[in-house]
Amino acid sequence: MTDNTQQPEAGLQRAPADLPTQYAPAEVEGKLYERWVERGYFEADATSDKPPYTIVIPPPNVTGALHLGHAFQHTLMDALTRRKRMQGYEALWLPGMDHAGIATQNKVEQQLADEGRSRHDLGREAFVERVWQWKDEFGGRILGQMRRLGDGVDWSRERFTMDEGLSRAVLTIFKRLYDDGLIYRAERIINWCPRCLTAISDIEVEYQEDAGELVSIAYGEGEDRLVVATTRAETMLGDTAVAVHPEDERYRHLIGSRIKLPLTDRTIPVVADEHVDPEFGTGAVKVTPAHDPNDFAIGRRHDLPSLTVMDERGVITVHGPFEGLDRFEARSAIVGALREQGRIVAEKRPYTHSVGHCSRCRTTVEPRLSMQWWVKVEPLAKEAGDAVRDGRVTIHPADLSKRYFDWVDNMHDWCISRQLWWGHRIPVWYGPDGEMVCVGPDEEPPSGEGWTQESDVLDTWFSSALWPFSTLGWPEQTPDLKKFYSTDVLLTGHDIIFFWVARMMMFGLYAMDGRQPFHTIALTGLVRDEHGKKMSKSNPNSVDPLDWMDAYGADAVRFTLARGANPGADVPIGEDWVQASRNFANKLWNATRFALLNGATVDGPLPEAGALSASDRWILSRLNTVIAEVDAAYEDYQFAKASDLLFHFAWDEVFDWYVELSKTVFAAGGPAADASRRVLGEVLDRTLRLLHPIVPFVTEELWTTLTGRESLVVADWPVDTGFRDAAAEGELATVQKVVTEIRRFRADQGLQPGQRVPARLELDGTGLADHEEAMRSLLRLQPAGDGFEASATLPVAGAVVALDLSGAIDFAAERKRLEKDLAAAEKELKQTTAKLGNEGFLAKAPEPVVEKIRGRRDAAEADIQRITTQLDRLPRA
RNA sequence: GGGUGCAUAGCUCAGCGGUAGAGCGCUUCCCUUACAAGGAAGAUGUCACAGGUUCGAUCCCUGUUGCGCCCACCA
Repeated sequence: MTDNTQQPEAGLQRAPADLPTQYAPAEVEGKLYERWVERGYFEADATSDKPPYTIVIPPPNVTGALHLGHAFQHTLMDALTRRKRMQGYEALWLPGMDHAGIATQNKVEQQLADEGRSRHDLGREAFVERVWQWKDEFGGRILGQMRRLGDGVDWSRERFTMDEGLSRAVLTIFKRLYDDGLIYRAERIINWCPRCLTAISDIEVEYQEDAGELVSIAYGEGEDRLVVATTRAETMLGDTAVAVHPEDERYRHLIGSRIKLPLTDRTIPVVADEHVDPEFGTGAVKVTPAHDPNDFAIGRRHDLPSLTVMDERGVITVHGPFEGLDRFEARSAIVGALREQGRIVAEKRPYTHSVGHCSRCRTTVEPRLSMQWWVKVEPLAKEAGDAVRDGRVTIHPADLSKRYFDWVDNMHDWCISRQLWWGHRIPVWYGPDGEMVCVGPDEEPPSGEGWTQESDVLDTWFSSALWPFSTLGWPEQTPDLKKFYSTDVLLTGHDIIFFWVARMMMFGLYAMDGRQPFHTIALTGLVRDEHGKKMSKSNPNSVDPLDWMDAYGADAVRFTLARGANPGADVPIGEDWVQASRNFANKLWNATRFALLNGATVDGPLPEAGALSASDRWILSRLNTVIAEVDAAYEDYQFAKASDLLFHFAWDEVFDWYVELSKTVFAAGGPAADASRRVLGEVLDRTLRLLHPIVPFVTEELWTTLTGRESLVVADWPVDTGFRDAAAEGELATVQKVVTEIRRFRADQGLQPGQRVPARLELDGTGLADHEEAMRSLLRLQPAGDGFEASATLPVAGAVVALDLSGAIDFAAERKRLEKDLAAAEKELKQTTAKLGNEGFLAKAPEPVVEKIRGRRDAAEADIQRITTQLDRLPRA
């Protein structure tokens, strides 16, 4: 539905007097959102003839609450879809949530722990059941908060990564990848979280500089003695070699020999490996293939055994004095024991180095040799890179594409198995004789004795990677999939390019036969506090957007976020800024109130240009310019620019000038007033439409009241009619200049703003005659009566304003100010004249620039003339 | 270690080869019949530093300094 078919509804329009002088968001937001949903405005129609416009929401964790980062991205996605809907697209913004494997399992395990139980007490099936219960009871709090924010999502299409359809998509693609040889099982060093008790992928590891201790330990005896350095002494129990660089003269004689490993009864070989940097430390490296990825690689090259010395909780399992100690306890115990033996050759020294932590629980990650499932990414990543390289997918802002390429071009295989219970269980069955069968979605698992299913589940991001098409019904060829895939924009933070964006690209291109999951990747920055500090859940500076929405309204939060949304850049936000946005909403409110009180009209055609005053033509000309500029900003994802343009157009031009000028016109009445009423209605109507995608609530409330129509959500987006009137724009600029100049004079003279002053305006030849009444009103100038005696005469922009100030003013101050202005004007004249005398400039500068400089020179000349006249007329003190 | 970005008004940030901008904050005056969540007027910047290119540089190039971010298997 568009507003062409929208008729004023009886009873919807309120009497203007009903509008209070302040906007109360709480009273309208909830009501309006309910109405939008009830009327189905956000429900997309797969059978419509309109062109589709699709955005799938980055699914928030089912455990999550709305934080400012969500609020930010949701505001932008909402603005995009709302605008496209108004432009006549079949706009779909598809919502949903992610099952968030580790996070959710942790929540429920915590719950069980409070009851003194563990998941093992329940068993797998009951535990998973319990997680579903948890989801029903506590999950999805964020969905309500999204309504609060005004997210225009299609709730009828809400999805969950663990729901039936999406699970089927997961099984389908797993099977296909498996059959194509792109999923395999292998034993490797992985990142293990000893608290979550699962493998995690490389990007789920967050590195931070930790203070550690680098100890140097003497291995071997006598001639064979050799010193290695380590920060993880406990891993020496699993050493199966010492490696040195093959060219290193210091150790050449030892290569191939075996040396005694302290604290054990084992001897280990000395091997030569190019990987060792002879410059670093002692040039000799202990090799623990089971507990370090580098060492694992060295072990491979030299056929070394791997000795696992810890269990999954990081507890030492090697028989002997250290057995049963936690890895950190074992570290100090072992260093102590070595010291007693005199094997610590360099005392411990502080050493900060980069240590990996589990992104979910901050526990120090333990590299661990283990059997896991992997996606072979090479062919998939190649496609994902090419799709951007060949322009099928565009990244905004473009400079972030380098980061994308760096990743996809150097991607390691993806570890997709997790030792959890909550998630998509890997559909592979093991037979009694070591057989391995991958079971597709429509297949029965093998029956018979001894067949068991793989117990691991898939990484949460595996199902997230399918989101742009699994949510539309894939693998079925549904009408939704046909209509809405590929999606148009993926808008998300640049921090999950690797986690999510690249993987959606890989799986989307693979599953949809080369059709990209989205045309555009719009990357946003992160929300920060008012001083640019990162906001995160763990930081005390973190703000709950709900609090701000309660205090200032959802629109205020949205507008603030949109105004901060420079492409790819981080967004600082502080409460002051939300207040400023709230003030803007209130300003809109009162401007509309003014329009209603003065009978602004929105129906019927605009009067012909000939029937319009200069200010009418000026504001319409500006309106159309702004429409074009806002469109351009949107097309380039420049939300800050679009918001800022509208903010300043509405406030600085429409409200501060057009509305003020119109007061005089309305007071005079007649056809001119009727025309202005229509223009004011038009400008307000269009401005509210333009603002609606960003601040949907207040604009809806005002627009429906102003127009009596059903809803702005389904109204038409304004189109630039092409109307421009440079002459009117120039004329109004002059009016503003004169008014501002005289106001300045008044202020300088200490006149009260409301004080009426007798004045005579000489406007002959200025073209401003039509504006005399308006200027008098804006300047509080009374007509010059009998006995008028001009004590100040100010020529401004060709006009002359003579004021009778009864001699009660400080002309010395005015003289001083004018002399300052004169000096500035003379300097300007000198500069511009010099420039215009410069042959190089005249020869090389483009004509418009030269023209501009000439204009400046002429203006300076005129200013000098004016100021001189003004000075001459100024009475001597 | 490798990339990459930033340094502009008190704060947070736009701008980007041709007279320095916004919001907030600040100063003064004003409850002027839409709005004090408001109005009017005003102050505030060697656009980090040093060179270079150009008729002209906050903007382009080089270097320096200081921050930030991303990636990386430095024992």
